[in-house]
Order: sequence, then C-alpha cells, then structure tokens
Amino acid sequence: MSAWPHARVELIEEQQRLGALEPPAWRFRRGARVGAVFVCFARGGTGPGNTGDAAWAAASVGDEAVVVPGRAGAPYEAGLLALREGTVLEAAVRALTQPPDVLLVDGTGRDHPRRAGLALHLGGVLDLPTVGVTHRPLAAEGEWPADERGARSPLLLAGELVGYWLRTRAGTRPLAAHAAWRTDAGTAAEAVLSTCRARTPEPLREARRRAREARAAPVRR
DNA sequence: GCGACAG
DNA sequence: ATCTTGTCGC
Repeated sequence: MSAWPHARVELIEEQQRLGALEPPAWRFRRGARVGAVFVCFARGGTGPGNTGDAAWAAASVGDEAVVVPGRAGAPYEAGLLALREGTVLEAAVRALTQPPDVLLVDGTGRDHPRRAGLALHLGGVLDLPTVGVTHRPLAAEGEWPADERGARSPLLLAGELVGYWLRTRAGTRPLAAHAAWRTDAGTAAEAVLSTCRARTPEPLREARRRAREARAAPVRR
C-alpha cells in the first residue's frame, strides 16, 4: 500500500520531506511495549548485495514473533538503506497481530544527511514511534561514554542532538541509540536500555534470531 | 583524485 | 548485512 521509492532520486526527495516534518513527540513510559524488526539476506559473499536478493524479515514484540520472506529492493548504499529494506521491514511489522508501542529498527533516524534515516522513515510509513539502533553513527559524532551500564554520551550532527552512544553493558562496545519517528535522543536511550540484558536489546535479538532461523529452514518457497 | 560510508 | 577460527573471559 505505502510507497517505498524504488529510485534514488525519489527516495532522496521523500527523505527531505520526512526530515522536515515535526510529528508529535512520543514519550517512553515504563511498561511500554517495545518491539523490533530485523532483516537478513541470503548468504553469498561480502559487499553491498544486489537487487532481488532473498530476504527474511522478522518482527518481535512480547511473546509474538512473525517472519515474512521478501526481496531486496536495491544493493546497500549508505544513506539509502530504505531502498533495500523498506518494503520487507514494513511487511513484517504489519504481520504482527498487535503493533508495539515503540519499534526498534536497525538503522539511524535523525542521524542522516537529510535527517531521515530508515528508522525514522519506517516509523512515518507505519505511523508508529521508532528508535534507531546501530553499531555506529552514520553522520553524527561523539566520544564514547564511560564503561558502565547506562552511561551515555551525545551524538551530534550540525549541533543537533540526534542520538546517544549508549553503554548497554559494561565491557562491551557501546551501541548508538537514535532519535527517529516521534522520538528524541533521550527516549531512544531509555527504550533501548529498558530492554537490554545482553548488549543488544532483547526484541532485536529475538527478531534477528527468528529471521536467521527462517533463512536456515530447509523448505524455502 | 581519494577515502569514507547505517545495513 | 555477510564472510569466518580461534580465543579470551565469566
């Protein structure tokens, strides 16, 4: 239904539009249902992949998890992740019986050349608050926080606080928690930390596990 | 021109 | 994201 752009120029225009919007802020509350979505692709070499690569996207919230098959819309390209993953990620979240209150997405949000990374874009399409989670920032910069669970330090992009380096567990690399659709950096950090036992938030771990499990299944169609 | 560059 | 062995630590 929703139109994920298939052309680079169209995505860029959509990102400019989304990045300029100011949707109402959503605040994290204890007890909020935090879900996540994750996509993996067919094995077969390193690099950016290709259009049409087999994909499996999983969405997870609470006790429910769903997996949908799909295809990559494009090769990976920094700043244009939505071309590759948007369609299949949306399908997975829509397959959930009940959507979460806030969705964790593997990608940035405000930390983006046009202030509209995949996490923000997906939230806009789904009309769902989102938070981005990545191993490192895309365009923002910031020093690492202390090596102590919960420690955070600002990720700044042209003076804007777009996220936090967040130490989700002592002794491990911090994660980047990104402000995205209807969320600010503080809310992003709270949502991520509230669901962290291991370094990676539990809903994201579960979605990742389910997606890879589906990819490994003997029967594919 | 060269390197960097979410997943 | 994916390709990959061993290795260090709790």
